[in-house]
Amino acid sequence: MDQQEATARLLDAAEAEFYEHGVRGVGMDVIRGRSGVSLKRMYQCFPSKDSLVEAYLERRDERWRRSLADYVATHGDEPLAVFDWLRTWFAEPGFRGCAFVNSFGELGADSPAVAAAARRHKDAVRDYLRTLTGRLDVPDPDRLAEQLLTLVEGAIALAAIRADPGAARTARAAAETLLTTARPHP
Amino acid sequence: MDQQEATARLLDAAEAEFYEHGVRGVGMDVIRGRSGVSLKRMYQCFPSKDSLVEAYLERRDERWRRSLADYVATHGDEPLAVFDWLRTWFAEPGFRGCAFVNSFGELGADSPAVAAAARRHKDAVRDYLRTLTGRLDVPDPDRLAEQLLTLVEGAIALAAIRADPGAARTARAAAETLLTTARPHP
DNA sequence: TGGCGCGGAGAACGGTCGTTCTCTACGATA
DNA sequence: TATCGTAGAGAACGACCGTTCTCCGCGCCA
Repeated sequence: MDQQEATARLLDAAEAEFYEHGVRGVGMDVIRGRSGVSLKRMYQCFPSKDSLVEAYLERRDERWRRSLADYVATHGDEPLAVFDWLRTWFAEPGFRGCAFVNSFGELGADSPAVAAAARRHKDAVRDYLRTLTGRLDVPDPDRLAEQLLTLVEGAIALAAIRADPGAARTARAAAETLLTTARPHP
Repeated sequence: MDQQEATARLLDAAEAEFYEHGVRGVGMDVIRGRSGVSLKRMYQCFPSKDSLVEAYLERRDERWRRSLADYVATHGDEPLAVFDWLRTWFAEPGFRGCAFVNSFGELGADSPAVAAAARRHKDAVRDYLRTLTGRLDVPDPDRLAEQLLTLVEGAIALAAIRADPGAARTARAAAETLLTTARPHP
């Protein structure tokens, strides 16, 4: 196993464990065991738990947004598809809400790096939604993107706590209202 | 100091510390120090950290919802006042998002009690919003309450991560659209 | 073949956690 | 006043944490 594969296995293990049990709820030993990477190698790839956490969040951000964008691109490339993708995500086994919201709640006050990662992620999602609303015939796509982002965040939190993917449907219906209302009335 | 005051001081300390640093980020010793209650007495009031966490969440739920309801009752008793209250909350120093979302993210997978507390809280908020939408002339107050709840949750998460109370304004504007659209058009 | 460097297994270290135990001082009662 | 129950201060305990160190065995070059 070379350095590159070790890094990948560590990140896979870290993502699974941190997302399920929270960062402070998982010891480095668990990640070592799940990844099959030796302790020495693990600390060669990531010199501290903090650095592993940051790498976990960064990779998760990229993958999450790519998954969303890929789905939306193949489903009409319009804002409502975002909420259809959300529903499929909510229905996945092990869904536990937004990794960034969870990490921020757990560590945000004590870890500026985690707080910054969460903020970057949300800004990136907002920017993505902005590209979608920008293609619409609406007078204020920025404002609409922010409103859609609010619905997305709310749906994620509620779906997690209630273990109910139906939150996506509620948010989608609200988004539909916002979208039709945003279009200039003739 | 009698048992009752000790309990209150412990809950005050627990709420401040757990909310700021997360449950796992705060040791019992910190709560003992902040509350000024002796270790023995602390374990008389709460036989374990878990029981203290549950009591913390329960008291926070009651106070949070009472604070919201009181504000709304004195500001027209209509749904949009909810978002005005949110803005004042977001602007408070030390605001760190929803205590229940944070606790759920940190412990939900490992603590059924915390998961249940979070669910009860969200359901209670939904029920409260339902009383507000029930007084409106709308065909589906349940649906509207769920949509407003989604906006509330989204606003809380975004305001926390971005440290920006303006999330309340965005959510309020979206709520306004949903409210006017929900009214039957003549 | 013989030395050598590298990687893996896991012991070890210092620290912290939740919880319990010990010891001491005090205040009420007979 | 002598005794007893109680409460406080904090030591102690066992477990676990993140991280480092030790040791051993295996593959490579002379």
